[in-house]
Amino acid sequence: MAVASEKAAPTQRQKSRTLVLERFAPYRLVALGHAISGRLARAYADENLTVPEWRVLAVIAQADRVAARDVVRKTPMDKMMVSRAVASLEENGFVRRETNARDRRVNMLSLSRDGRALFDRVAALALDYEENLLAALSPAERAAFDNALAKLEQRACENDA
Amino acid sequence: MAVASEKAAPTQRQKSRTLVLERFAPYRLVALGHAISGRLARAYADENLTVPEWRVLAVIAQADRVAARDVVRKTPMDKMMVSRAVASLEENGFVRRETNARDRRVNMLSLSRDGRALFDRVAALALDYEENLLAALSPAERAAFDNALAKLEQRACENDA
DNA sequence: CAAAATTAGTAACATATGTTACTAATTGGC
DNA sequence: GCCAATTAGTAACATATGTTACTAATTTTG
Repeated sequence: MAVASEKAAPTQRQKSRTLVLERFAPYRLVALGHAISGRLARAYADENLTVPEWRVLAVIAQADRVAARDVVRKTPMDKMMVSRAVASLEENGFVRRETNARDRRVNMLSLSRDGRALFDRVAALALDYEENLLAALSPAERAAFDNALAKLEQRACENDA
Repeated sequence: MAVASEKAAPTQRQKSRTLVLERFAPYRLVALGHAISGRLARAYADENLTVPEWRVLAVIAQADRVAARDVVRKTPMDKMMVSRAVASLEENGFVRRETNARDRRVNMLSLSRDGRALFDRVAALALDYEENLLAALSPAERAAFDNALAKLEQRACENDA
């Protein structure tokens, strides 16, 4: 098996079958996500928005009118989380909820005027942050990153089965 | 400012200054991280390991002997989280903890024989998973991804200030 | 078309994570 | 050397998230 000495290859070659956190892709992704998420959260902390609330707001904003269960499908949140976020958003007057006439189990969601304004405000901050972050990459790097991300997203879904 | 009409460019050109979750990099990163993390968690759920415990285990494994506070520095966990994870790992006989003689505030951590065995088992699964995930990328894509990740990590740290 | 199975949503509980405030140990200023 | 400031770690509390089990509405199936 030629395991030999730990530092066999001079330039730290070898597809090291040794787990080192800083080189372990899943860990790096999660850690980066965590850092970014925390930073972004500050952007909407001033608005008293939690992460799930912000996500729900964003999904409604881009769909205009959407069933709560579809928010669940489109995001990495379970239905309880969505339920809570919607309840809070409604309570604060940002979201309107009406039961669908065809199927009275489902809640149809839409933004109030305030909700739309809130979304616009936070979205502006979020886009600024994204821009600032991605400024670390050249256009080519950015494209490559985007491409890789897309493939990994797909892969991650696939073996969800 | 030439904001013009929302759909000015025909082919959906424009660095669309509209926030759409699926195209919003921070969101994509977090969502992907979440999916991956969940999947990996299954790998060590059989071993009754939580995520923080697994991270602590991994850090100790690669350092051999390390102060608890350094685990905090090297991971996206706060000291309370580390404290709890260590307590649990110790209780289960995977980690040994001794107070440093020089500075009796700090806890020095190391793996027991069982802890090392546990790490080896889980690390093997984790590496398998990583391999499977990254198989979605060609070597070139993988390198590009790695590069982008590194730059983003740095960027995310920087504007932490 | 009635009983069984499924679905959307929520309440009530269990667990996990974040926050604040404390103790003990050490370091730095003077 | 001694007192203020800092640091490592934890306990106790607050909040957030996950889980289970329920209700009501709908769909399926025989």
